[in-house]
Amino acid sequence: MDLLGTLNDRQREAVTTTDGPLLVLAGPGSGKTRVITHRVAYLIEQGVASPEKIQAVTFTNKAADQMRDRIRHLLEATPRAGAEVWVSTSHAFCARLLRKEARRLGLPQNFTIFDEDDQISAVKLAIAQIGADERAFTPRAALERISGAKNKAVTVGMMAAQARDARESQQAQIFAAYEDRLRAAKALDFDDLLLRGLQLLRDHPDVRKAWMNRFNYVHVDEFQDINDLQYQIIRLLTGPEGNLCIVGDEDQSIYSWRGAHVGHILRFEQDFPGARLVRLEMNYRSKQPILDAAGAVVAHNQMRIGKTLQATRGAGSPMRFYEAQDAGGEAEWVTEEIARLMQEDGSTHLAVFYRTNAVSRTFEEALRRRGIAYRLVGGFSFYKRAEVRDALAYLRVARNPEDDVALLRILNTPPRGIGKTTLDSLREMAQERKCSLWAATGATVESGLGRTLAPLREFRSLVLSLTEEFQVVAARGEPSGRGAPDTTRDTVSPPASAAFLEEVLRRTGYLDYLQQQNTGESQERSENLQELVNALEEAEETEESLEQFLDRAALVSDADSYQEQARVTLMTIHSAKGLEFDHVFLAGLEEGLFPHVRSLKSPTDLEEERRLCYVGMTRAKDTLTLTRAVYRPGYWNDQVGEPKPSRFLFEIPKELIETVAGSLAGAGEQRRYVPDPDSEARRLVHRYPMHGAGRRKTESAERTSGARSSSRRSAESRAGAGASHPLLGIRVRHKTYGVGTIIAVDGEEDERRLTISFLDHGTKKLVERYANLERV
DNA sequence: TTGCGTAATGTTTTT
DNA sequence: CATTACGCAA
Repeated sequence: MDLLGTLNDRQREAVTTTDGPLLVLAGPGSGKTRVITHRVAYLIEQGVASPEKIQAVTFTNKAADQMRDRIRHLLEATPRAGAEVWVSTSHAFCARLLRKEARRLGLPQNFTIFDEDDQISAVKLAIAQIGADERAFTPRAALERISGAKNKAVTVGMMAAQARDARESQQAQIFAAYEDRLRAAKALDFDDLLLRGLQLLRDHPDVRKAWMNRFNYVHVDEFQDINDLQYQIIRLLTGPEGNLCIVGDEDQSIYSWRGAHVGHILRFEQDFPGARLVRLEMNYRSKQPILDAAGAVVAHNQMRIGKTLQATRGAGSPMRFYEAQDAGGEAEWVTEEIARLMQEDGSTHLAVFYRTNAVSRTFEEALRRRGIAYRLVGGFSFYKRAEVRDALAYLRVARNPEDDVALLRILNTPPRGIGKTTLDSLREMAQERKCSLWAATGATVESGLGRTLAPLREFRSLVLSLTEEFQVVAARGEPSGRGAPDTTRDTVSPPASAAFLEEVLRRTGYLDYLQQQNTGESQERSENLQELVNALEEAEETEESLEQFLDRAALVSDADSYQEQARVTLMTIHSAKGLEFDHVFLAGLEEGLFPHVRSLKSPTDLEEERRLCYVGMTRAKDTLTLTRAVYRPGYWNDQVGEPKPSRFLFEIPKELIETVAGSLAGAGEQRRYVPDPDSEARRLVHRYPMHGAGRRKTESAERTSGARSSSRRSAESRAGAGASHPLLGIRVRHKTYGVGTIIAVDGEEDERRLTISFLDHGTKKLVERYANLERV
């Protein structure tokens, strides 16, 4: 394969500069991953280095997988070569390193890795253990301090020595107790992986030497998001020749809260004298207006090197802005747009980005109502919902009752008289005999001792019969030869595994349990379960077995499981890093949400939010749409005060963004809103009394298109500043713009200007005297 | 053991 | 505000 032919001059320069330190400053969409993959392939193809001598560090597992695939693809002639290159995150790399060298550090060779849940419970235990005032230390905050310390290589002893008051020394004690906990559990947390990895390389020169020689060429992607520990590890791995290639972009540094800082980029040329610098400023991804707007936003930052991106894909349509009354309205509008775009182009890829995971829920609901399949990265997807997981747990137990995790989940769900006491004794027995909970259940029932055994015995026979039945269903495998013609298929019993799930839900009493609760939520849960049954039916139509379905369902819960074939993707901006989509919706552009409340007070944090905005915007290839909701339920309403549009909206030059028809306000326009008097938002009225109590109903495009549940109520009362003005909400016709709604009135008499939201031409500000309007 | 009610508590981003 | 945690009564 011609490795260099497809590259531009700069990229080629980076790829062919094989020896010595190399710094590639690469803007979004400038092909930095391309540079790394091609460089690796080039090194191999030219015989400069053999595959196993090359290492590449990425930020996420997802990125690592992708990079490995691409390298393999570039080296198709020699298929094995790509696989032998070490591509991993620094955490994964350290884990691998530590597994091999555990003995040197006195670590158990089969240590486990604590995830965040484990960490939190360890901290809770630690706090309890030292008898600290439980209110003074929230587990989360304490963990943050611990993690912060570890990332600065601060030890327990150091923290204790540095403590200046009782509180700080208690914090150090918690840290100590936490470390004890981890040691007892033979566990390392995420930070330990790096810390211990660094320790290993730093304190054991022979080990360092071995690994340094192991790799001749080291590559680091997303260098701006590397923290001190990671940087030092990389330095230690780099041999005296300094064959280190780093690729980064200071404008995309969005992990300073995890200890990353741009300083490493700036320092690179000092640490590695003679480093070559290559800048990539050609953008192959986005249309020019998107780049200009993103650039304009980030230009408000003080701390940056600065660059201008040139779009190779040329001009495009300006960005769009839509302001909805509430989060539901925002999601519905976006969903309609998504539906439209998907219909226009059957292969287009779309994404909705937001600052916090909590925002995703509204979008999930809207998309599901509309019947649009989506993929949610991180957060709570459909498959993470309690009832869905319960149902899947039943299937898993039916397949294999030794699956402790699944068994634990359903043991007393729905409640069947197996409580804490019983569970504790089962656990104890399982631990003693080193057997599964299922085995312990069997032994307990057989022993025949104890009076509370009846529920357990019943549970056991239930599971036994389920496992038997599962065998039958699984044996059937694919749909057996259909004797009946297709016309009867609808009326014939549903496919076997779907039917099996339905039966499981019925026999275990799960459905009854939900139904007798008879609340809106239990209703919704039943519906989710029905949806699961449907999914199973569909799976069966594609000849997927129940086993395969279970495996697939398990994979879905993996946060790294972003798949390119998904047409619609929901994710936080953080996880969007490195990805690109044809159409991007950036939602929740509200002061307090994005930028987030917790960063409003610090200029440094604010700049990071701005970079985050930059990252989000530059993911878009063809169109970029920014949206916001005036009212969004959530705590920040209380803290931030009057809902205001995100400052980022004001930082985009007006000519680059146009307001969509039906939007309540224009981009970069700020209005005061009367909160919904009929809703729970009433309390806001006391807090922010509006001038004039008069409110009147206004129409909006959203409403005309049939406002649905979530936005109907609030649509009744939306109004702008000076809500008392009689002209507000009046529908008018304009000669060229068509029908619109008056949403704001400024000035008096002859100078009176009307802001009108037109159905097809967005929001315009017109002088009433000249506009020649006609009342509809 | 269950289930209800109230109280507390957390409210960013991720390996 | 929304979810969770916990304590108490049945």
